[in-house]
Amino acid sequence: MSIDKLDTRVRQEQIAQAAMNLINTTGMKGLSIAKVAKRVGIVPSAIYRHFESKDQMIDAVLNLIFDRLMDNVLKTCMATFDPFDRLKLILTRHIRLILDNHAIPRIIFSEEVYSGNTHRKAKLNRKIGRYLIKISEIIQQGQHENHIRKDVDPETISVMFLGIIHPAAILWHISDEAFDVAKHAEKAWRIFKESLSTA
Amino acid sequence: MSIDKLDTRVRQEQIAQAAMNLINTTGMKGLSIAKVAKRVGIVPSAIYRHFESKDQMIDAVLNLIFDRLMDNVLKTCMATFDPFDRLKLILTRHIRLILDNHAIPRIIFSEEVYSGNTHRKAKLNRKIGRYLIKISEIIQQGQHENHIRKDVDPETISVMFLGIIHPAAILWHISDEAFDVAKHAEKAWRIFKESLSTA
DNA sequence: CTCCTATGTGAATTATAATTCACAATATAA
DNA sequence: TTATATTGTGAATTATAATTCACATAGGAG
Repeated sequence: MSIDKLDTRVRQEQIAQAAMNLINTTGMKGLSIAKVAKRVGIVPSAIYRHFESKDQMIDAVLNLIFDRLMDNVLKTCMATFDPFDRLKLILTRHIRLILDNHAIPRIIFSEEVYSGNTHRKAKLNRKIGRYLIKISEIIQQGQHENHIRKDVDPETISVMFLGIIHPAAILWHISDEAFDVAKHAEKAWRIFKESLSTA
Repeated sequence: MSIDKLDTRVRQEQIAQAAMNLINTTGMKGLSIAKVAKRVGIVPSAIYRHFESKDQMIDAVLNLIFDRLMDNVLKTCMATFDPFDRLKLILTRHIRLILDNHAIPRIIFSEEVYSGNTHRKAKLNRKIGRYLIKISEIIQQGQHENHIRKDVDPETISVMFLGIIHPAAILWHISDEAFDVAKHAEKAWRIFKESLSTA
């Protein structure tokens, strides 16, 4: 069997994807260079041809995740225009994304990702901030168009929106997938929407 | 200086407390037997006189946390009786507890605590479940007394209640304490309460 | 007071993983 | 076709922390 030599761009993607999959199944704790390498089909030391360190590999995983999250938001905003439709669709898509990738909320919100790494923490903060701003904008738009009450703070709502998804994802994971995220999201959404609607 | 020899009960508490404080400042990643020992004023190997392993030490920290959380809930239920007053007070107390102990949400909800430890994961699941049930009960009582709408599912609400606290705590931490948790809780609470109140 | 047990000490020992390095094989540009 | 840079390999090397162990000492039971 001949040794495959692939472009570093390709490998970087393969590695980031493999790392994410590994985190999905074994968690951050189970993430080792050796296992990632095995999944990609190369030898551990070869990882270092494509990433300077394990840390930079993790950065790549974070980028992967945020790209998808933002993609969900942007695509949704292309597809629908009513603010409630948008939020609902984002919610649904996020749930699906998370069900396929257990790890996402745990990676993003788990301190092991950034503890002792000021730079990454700041980066993560910026990315989450950007995400929340997007959600806020949708809400502001809704207020502008008189679909959403004007006496609520868009930023607060955007964090509460996160509060529909994240705790549910955590419970789902910790309960060994017994907690029904989709059903919860459905019920919570109803209440959430109603509480924002203009009388 | 003479060597202090303390009862293992006392040491276990000291160690659990020291571990928790350490996690507050340096995160799970920074939690080492050596550092804990130093804080307690003993030598690393001495830890093993009081805990079989690092894992069991972490278990003790978890117990510490849940004891306090439950304590908040129970004390609140002793002090107030109106369901909204109860929830509001629990919210306030949790926020205060979390501000004093950054680590709490990150410990409870961080996979590093339970990944690869089925037993602890199950235990954590039970404890969180018990907590949510308590919150649910308060809501059911409110429904019974006609303060809270009856067309909402108490379990859903209890998870949404978590959704007020947890994302805020995470944002506070990741933003290097720039995010104003207390203010968010205040605003979110207003919306939350209103959405549950009987018309 | 004296023994005995519980606790503490410091120096190994282990375990796990990241990282480095010298060497090999492949692709590609000329 | 053939240099040359890039990518891959496998065997060290390092780093970090948990854990063990033989020995020391305080403090209560008798």
